[in-house]
Amino acid sequence: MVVVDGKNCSSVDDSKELREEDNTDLRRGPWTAEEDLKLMNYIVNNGEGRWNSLARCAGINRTGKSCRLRWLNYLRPDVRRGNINLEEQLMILELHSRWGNRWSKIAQHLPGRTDNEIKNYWRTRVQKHAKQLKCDVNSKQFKDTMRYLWMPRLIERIQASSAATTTTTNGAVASSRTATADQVSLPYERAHMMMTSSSYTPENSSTTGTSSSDSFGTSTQVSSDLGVEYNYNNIPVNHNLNPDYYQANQVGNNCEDLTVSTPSGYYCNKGLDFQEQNNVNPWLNSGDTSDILWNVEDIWFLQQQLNTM
DNA sequence: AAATGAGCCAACCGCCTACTA
DNA sequence: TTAGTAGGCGGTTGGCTCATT
Repeated sequence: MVVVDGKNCSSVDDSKELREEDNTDLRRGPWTAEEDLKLMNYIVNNGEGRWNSLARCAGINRTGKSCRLRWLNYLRPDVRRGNINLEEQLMILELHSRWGNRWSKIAQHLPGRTDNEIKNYWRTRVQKHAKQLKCDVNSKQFKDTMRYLWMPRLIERIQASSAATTTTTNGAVASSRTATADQVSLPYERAHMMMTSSSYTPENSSTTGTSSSDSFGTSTQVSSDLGVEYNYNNIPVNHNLNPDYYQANQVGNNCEDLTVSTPSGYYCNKGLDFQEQNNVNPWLNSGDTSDILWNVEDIWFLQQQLNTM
């Protein structure tokens, strides 16, 4: 038995008496630097798990749940915070269209990102756009907008930034964040085509503005799977991904494993491996880019389109 | 300069499942 | 087999920061 801060630290499970005693006057709210330090030191020396006894043994006057959350969402060394980049945005949109609010599952495919952060991103950014478009975030219209406009735009911008990086790397031309039209905004003609032309076939977007289907899954030319074909205007087509790829490759929340198991091949094929985006490409990592996906005119245009659906 | 509102995010809550004695 | 507990997950909230009035 170990005694820390005057409390029993049995290596076996807690006694009920001890738990009840410790549940009094437990701290809540923001963590202090001292608490963080205690938690980190304890986990470094003893490993994680058994959170209730961990909290007691580490001399932290909080619930085990609170300690676990603090570690997973904040203190863990491989956790990445802030600046969700373009690839990550695309991944979140794609995986959410596939799995819905399965934040933990989605987070497994975003190295270093926590379910909490992804959930917050979705609620604050994505739902904000839905609000701007005056439609429900779960509505078919908004999902269509994400799939056929937002995600292709993300892919365009990823490609554009990749090309800019390549150019810079070659030393020929200095890249600029405002260098290309694609980086600035999606041309209206293209956006309009997406929503109205025959190449934007899916059942839901005829030029008459009627919607004839209630399922993305039945889409014949554009689907939501990661093996998706965005078959318009040079959006890359990838035939290689097995729809079951993700299930087959799910792993735990280990950064190294995630780097391997995420569909990085999908991006690697375009020179956009996660390793690169994390460390090399300043464009991809520079600031929050989500808000510039939409400008006022985009919102206006999309509202017009949605009104005709 | 102060008041107000919106956005963001860390942390909590409650439910569910898996595990263990 | 069952009751108790820990851990995991998604939903929600509270407080901080910053912009606007």
